[in-house]
Amino acid sequence: MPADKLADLAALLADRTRARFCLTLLDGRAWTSSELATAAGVTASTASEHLTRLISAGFLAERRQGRHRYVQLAGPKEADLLEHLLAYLGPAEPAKTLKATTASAALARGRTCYDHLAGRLGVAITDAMAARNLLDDDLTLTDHGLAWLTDTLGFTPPKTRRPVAKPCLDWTERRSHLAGAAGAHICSRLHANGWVKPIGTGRAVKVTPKGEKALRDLLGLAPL
Amino acid sequence: MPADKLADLAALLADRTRARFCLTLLDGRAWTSSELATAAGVTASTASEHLTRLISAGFLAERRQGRHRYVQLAGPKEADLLEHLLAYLGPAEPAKTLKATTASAALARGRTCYDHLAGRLGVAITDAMAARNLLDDDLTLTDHGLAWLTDTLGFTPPKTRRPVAKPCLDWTERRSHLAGAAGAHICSRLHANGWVKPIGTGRAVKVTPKGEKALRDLLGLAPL
DNA sequence: GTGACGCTTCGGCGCGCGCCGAAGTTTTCC
DNA sequence: GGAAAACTTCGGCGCGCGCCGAAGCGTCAC
Repeated sequence: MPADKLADLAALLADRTRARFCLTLLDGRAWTSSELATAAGVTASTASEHLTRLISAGFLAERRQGRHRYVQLAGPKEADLLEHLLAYLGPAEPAKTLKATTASAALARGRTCYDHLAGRLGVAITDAMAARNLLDDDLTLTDHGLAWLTDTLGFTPPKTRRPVAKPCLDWTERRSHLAGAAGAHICSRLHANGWVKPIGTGRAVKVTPKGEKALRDLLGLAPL
Repeated sequence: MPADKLADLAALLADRTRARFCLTLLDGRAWTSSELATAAGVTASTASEHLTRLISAGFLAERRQGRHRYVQLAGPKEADLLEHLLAYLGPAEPAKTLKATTASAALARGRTCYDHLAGRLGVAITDAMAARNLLDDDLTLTDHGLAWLTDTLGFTPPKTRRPVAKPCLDWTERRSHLAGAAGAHICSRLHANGWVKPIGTGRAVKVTPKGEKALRDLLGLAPL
């Protein structure tokens, strides 16, 4: 019965603490059990039980290292699903404090989504690539685009089953942006080149002056 | 806190009975409370409580008519979300009985998804339209496509906020197909013209001989 | 070794959910 | 009017979940 599987899946996320864990992990990084516990405001024992449940359901992946239990989303599929659920909920309600306002504005401007770029920045890059015929109709990479990525950013397609390029829905922009191996590569290269930098400790990123120039040169992208 | 909203949303679907309700309603029709109760194998009182919960959360819409309480998905957004969750779960495990096998094969061949066509049929129509430049990159209707739809199928874009054309993810084909007002219109016209017919009582549909000819004439579509 | 640290396991508490049957309300049918 | 049908409300049952604190276990630092 598919309904039962659906209910089981939903039940995984139907708890405030587990939901917080998953949203926290949307930044694509691996967190330790205790970090997640403090972030969600529960004790270590509670967190441990939740993590075990999420992991044995295959939604999270763990990597034990010494006395630490590192945990992250099992893969892009899971990140995708979470983004879709957030997209259904719609843009977050207007923030009440000044601090929260600037924080959410920063998030909307640019952020990482699991392992690729999202927000206005992610959408702008995707649009610019599509305008230059680097991306196809359905956000697959064109031959031209593959060559471009290889030349400019040293991209080599992975041998794994992971799609090279695929759309991911943006919950602030309500638009598709580039995910998949290519999206992840772009994100990591832009970080490595110092073209984008994380703002604070969250998922928000900003484009550096150097990055603005590079993006203009490469893609004709105007500063956001 | 967005995590709390996420948890609340997930909790809506985190029950076998409510999940069955929602999947049943994916056919886009309105069902009465008691129909859903028998379909899910619970008593009327239980069904009533679940429906109240789903409705007050805004996930379902109700229309009271005499002594009946008709209920349906609140809108395309909800259908979309359900399809995404099903897509995450992946293709249903191989059926064990012959009857179930033919039933699921029929579903994969063609079915309604909320109010438009899905399965191989839905994807094939979408692809054929894209190949003829009736649809754009991101599955929006081209000017050419709008004219074509108006001429051949008597389509007029709605005045509502509903998108004329948008992609919907197919959980059997893992491909996008045409949803939105245009997708809904195509589905209803194909039914009205007798080009497709429901198989049994579920969401599966088949193309009639008349429909095969018409689809070949209109879109160059070979029989599936 | 000794202690601190990170995590897990266990027992226990309390709440809330899902279910039912019975009784009540509203509508329809005759 | 009376009876039947569709649905709702209520009381009650039982289970399971989420939480914690305490105890236990492996790992790291000194």
